[in-house]
Amino acid sequence: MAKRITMAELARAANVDTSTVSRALNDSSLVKEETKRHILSIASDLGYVIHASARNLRRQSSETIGLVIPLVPESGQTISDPFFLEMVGAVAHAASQEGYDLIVNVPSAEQQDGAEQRLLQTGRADGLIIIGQAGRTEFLNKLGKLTERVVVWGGSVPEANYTVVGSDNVRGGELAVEHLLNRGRERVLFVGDSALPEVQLRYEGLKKAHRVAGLEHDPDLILPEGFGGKSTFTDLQRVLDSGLEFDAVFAASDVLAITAIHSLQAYGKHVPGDVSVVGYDNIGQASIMTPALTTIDQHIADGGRIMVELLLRKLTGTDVRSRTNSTELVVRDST
Amino acid sequence: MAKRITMAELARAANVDTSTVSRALNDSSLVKEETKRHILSIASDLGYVIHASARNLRRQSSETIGLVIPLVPESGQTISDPFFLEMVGAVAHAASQEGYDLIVNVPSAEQQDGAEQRLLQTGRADGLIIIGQAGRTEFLNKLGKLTERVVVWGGSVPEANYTVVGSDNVRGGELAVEHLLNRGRERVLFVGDSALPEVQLRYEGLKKAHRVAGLEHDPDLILPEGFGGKSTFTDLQRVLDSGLEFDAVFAASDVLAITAIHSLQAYGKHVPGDVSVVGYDNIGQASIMTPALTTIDQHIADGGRIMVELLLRKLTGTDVRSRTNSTELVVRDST
DNA sequence: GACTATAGTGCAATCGATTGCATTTCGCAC
DNA sequence: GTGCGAAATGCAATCGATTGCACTATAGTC
Repeated sequence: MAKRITMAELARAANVDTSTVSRALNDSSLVKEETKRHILSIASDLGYVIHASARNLRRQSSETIGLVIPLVPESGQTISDPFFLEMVGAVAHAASQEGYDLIVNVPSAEQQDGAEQRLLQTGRADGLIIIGQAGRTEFLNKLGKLTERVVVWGGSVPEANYTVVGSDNVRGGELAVEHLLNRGRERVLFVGDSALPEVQLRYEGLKKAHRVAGLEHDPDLILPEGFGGKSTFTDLQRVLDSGLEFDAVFAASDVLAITAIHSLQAYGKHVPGDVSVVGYDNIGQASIMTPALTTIDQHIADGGRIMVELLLRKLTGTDVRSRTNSTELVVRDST
Repeated sequence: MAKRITMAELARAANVDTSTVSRALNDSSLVKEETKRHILSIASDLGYVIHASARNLRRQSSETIGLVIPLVPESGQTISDPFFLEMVGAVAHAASQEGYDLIVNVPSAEQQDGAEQRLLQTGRADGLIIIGQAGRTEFLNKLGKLTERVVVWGGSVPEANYTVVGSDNVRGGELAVEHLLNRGRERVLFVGDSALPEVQLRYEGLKKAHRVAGLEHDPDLILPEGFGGKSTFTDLQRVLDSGLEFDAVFAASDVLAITAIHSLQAYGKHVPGDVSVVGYDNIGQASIMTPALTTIDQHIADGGRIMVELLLRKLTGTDVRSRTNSTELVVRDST
């Protein structure tokens, strides 16, 4: 890159002091308009670009948001899960709209709890967005006590003392299952790992929908699967082999739902003829598959934008409350 | 976050000079082992974390890789295209393995060419990985002339003077179409926008496969679609309405292929009975849909890792050549 | 014309860590 | 006990930008 021009050189070229240059570049009212124009024009001639580290050091800020995606390998999650990736995309987009850079961190298991602190304390990021609270509620609470500069995506746990953004998981689950029951389905197989708070809440929704309909959910109808592990396919085959009866599937994520459909079809079951399937997330692929997937839209793009907005507001010191986004049932061909 | 401890405070607590602390933290051989241990223990007691900007300023480096994803909105690309997202995931993973941070930038159209320079010149990133060269070959050449610290993902254009990593697009296209022809298919509809270099090369592969088989590809059998825009569905319906005959589809991306299958099925065509479909990318969803998608695997995860490796090698001044990854035909149920 | 606000600029300290060079400490030989 | 080289440590300059304060023009007032 050509060679970096320093502010001192620019100042010399413009025949002023660096302090004036600095003020001019920051559009301070202390500098005469004419001087400003002069400096700006020379700056662009010389291709001057400010040195981020220097400014950040002095300003004690970084204009950067840290995005942390702590995976839970045991649950079969990988960074390539479309849900996470769409979330990354959404946050990246929103951050760049706001003029912030985004630093993405996918801590490995052993780093886990250290990664967040590192990003903040090293001054690399002004604030943090953490995707998912899987099994770390306690840590997140501790973190929440230490700093205000964090927003977490996930299910709203009552004891959380940090800012959470997430979809209304209970309502989402209820919508999904209500829909299934309305279609005359009676035995709904729940696919998902209740160890994850979000999933737990979605299951609550399932039970609620049953209660409202005057039914009770058979606890045998639970297949505890992570977030789309490859084992899901075979596990479901096993369930089918076992002869367990069910006429609907409510999966805690679209990836799980897609895998389930695949598995059902491979077994000769027709979707939605024999079994209706509802997913959760509304990832991009849900609409372009066959059968198109009925699912709960949790508005990922909005979620990303909202997290960025809330975080920036927190950074200015504003008090901010957790937020639950509404969910929406999207009916397609799988039910 | 508690409060940031500065190195000077740590030095005072340990009863040494900051220079000794600095050397101790960097494990310099100049410091006595005992002193090192002493300092490290106090550092961890106090929760000392180095201030990144300060170090970067002094060291003139940032231990950060910039990932730029310039979208081409006209082609219907969005950040949520699974291919990009999987690439982000792969690069994020590889970078963090190497101890580098990753700063993700999705420049909007008007920023475009400026974004790269900004990341490098501001010192935010030590090097850049750019995904896709769509329509910017000229700019990339200019950039390549200015700096060595860039690696681009895309098709290898002969006139490129920058380091490119990508799959062997011609060979990939050839493999895909050879497979179709081997299965007795004769009229292959190509879906993809040849304005993009990668797509152009994949089409070359298609023609090559025809040539080898002693055939010629009917130029009417081209449906120029971007990277999975929603219009693809309806455009394909229109083609079907028009009565144009074809018994196979080779799509330039999996998303296009998935959409095509969806569209065909909606039209009452059976895949692969009436029409065989081959995609390109082998994104995660390809294997868990019905019918599972036959596609060209371009090993996204490897690609990401290789780009990071090459970039880091370039940063150390090593000379590095462009790299073409092998592609592989993955046969599934759609053919 | 002297005098005081006020608008513009410059000076110099500062942010926190690194590093070349100077200095101290220590072990060992004589 | 003195001397000497090597091993440890400290001193102070430095990276590039920002900012409180001091200073100098300039305008306006009497």
